[in-house]
Amino acid sequence: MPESNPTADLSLPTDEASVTPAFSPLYQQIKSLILQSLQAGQWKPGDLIPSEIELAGRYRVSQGTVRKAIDELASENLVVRRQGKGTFVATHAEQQVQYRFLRLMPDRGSAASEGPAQRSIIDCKRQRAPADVARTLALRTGDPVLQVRRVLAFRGVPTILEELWLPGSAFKGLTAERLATHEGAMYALFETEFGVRMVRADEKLRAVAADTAAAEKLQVPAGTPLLSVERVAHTYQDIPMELRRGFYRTDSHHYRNSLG
Amino acid sequence: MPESNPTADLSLPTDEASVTPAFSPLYQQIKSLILQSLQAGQWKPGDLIPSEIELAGRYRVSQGTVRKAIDELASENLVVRRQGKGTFVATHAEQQVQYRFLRLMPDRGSAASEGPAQRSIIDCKRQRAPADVARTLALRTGDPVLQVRRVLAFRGVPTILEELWLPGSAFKGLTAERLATHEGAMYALFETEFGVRMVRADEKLRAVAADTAAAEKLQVPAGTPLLSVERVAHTYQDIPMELRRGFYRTDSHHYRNSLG
DNA sequence: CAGTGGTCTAGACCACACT
DNA sequence: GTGTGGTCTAGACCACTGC
Repeated sequence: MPESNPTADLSLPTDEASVTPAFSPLYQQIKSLILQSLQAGQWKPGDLIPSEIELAGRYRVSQGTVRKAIDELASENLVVRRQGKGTFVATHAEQQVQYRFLRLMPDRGSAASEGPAQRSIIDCKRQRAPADVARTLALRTGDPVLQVRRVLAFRGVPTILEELWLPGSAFKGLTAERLATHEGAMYALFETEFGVRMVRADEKLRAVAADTAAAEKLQVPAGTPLLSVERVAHTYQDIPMELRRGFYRTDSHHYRNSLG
Repeated sequence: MPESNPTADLSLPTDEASVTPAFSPLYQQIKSLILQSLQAGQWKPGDLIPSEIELAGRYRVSQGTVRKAIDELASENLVVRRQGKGTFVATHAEQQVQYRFLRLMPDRGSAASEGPAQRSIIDCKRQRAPADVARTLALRTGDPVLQVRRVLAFRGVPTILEELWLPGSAFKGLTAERLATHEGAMYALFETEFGVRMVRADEKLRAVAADTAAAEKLQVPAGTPLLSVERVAHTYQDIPMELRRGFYRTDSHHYRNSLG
């Protein structure tokens, strides 16, 4: 929009009494528009989105402005650029990002060399949300939620015991059967079957002692130190969609983190 | 270099037999040049670096190319942009990034509300590097290293016990005295006194049981689960300059991580 | 006011993928 | 070749800082 006011906000009119000017650069507005299309499911994970030139024409801005908007989306891992091909909606269903949110690595060798995890579902139940779960998932206590418990093993050694809580409304029809028959990562299933794409997650880590139940599932003595990982995963708009509480054995694995 | 070949590499001539074309875009070359000035200490932490226009003239490229180079440096936290003022070399000596690499948070309240940590040095000795330390610091076994051990307490509760290993050559004259008298974060001291700026760090986390020595220092029963954090911090060029092994109490704190 | 980084545009050419 | 993203340029104007 070269002729019109380039700082015009495409969103709601600014409240005069507001202390924040609510100004946002054009490329941020374009980014929001693209984000809305992603949220609305207009372009699904794995899809090719329109080219930069196409979007520039559609939004009546220059290609450079669209580029900057897409640059940010790419840096947030929401889209993936491929030179010569186009820009694609990011997905968990790709081999190289199979366990994008799992930071546990074998002490020796790579995650790849270890091969895929053996998954076994303990149970998958519909429940009413306890107060703490409801709070972190932005639900009300007693709302329907899905609880999944499972164990992941590497090279036959049970290593991760985890419990997932999902909002019942978004995951109707999710059963232990479907989880068991599905090949590949859970987040890929959420995408293809329920249209829920996890975009960002926050984790809280602690060291705890294994209680008897956990010790049995992980085949370690009770009291063994375990890494407790509480994860809240969010979809677009930072809406919390999963609470995951895990216990990791760290006798032959470690949690890897990189600080920039 | 608009008139010359814009893809010409400013670095060494390409080996004809090389399989990698060793092509790098102009802005990457500019980025390398700026990086070299940072490494050489030509611009020190906190310094204002030359303006984009100045650098563009110096390197004979457009401002946009310099901008893209600086954009990357800024996204890697090597440099900080301030509109209207200029671009500054990033530093650990700022209040808001006092503990940039410390991810331990109190369960309730914020790190700020808890106030500064109480630091107490256990000892600070010159040693010969054990094999494992030498390996991670890219030294030879037996090379001189500095070993520092200390405890950090929050609100009077000892919470972190850690042991640091530093290459002796880069930290001549570092004593328990200087550590004790220095206000503020250790990495700030490294910058101002030794010209060593930590840029990136990798951590490996595990849950372990407190041994008697650790238990005593942290005032917990032996066998208490502790979060073991092994950190390797790097300067420019990804040169490893510090090995830090910590044990964190996680009874009223947790390690926070964000997965994008 | 001048100088800085921040945004936006328009057009050129390059590298890559597919047909 | 055509179309895509990737790089580079040149110039305009905006927003912020400090004189």
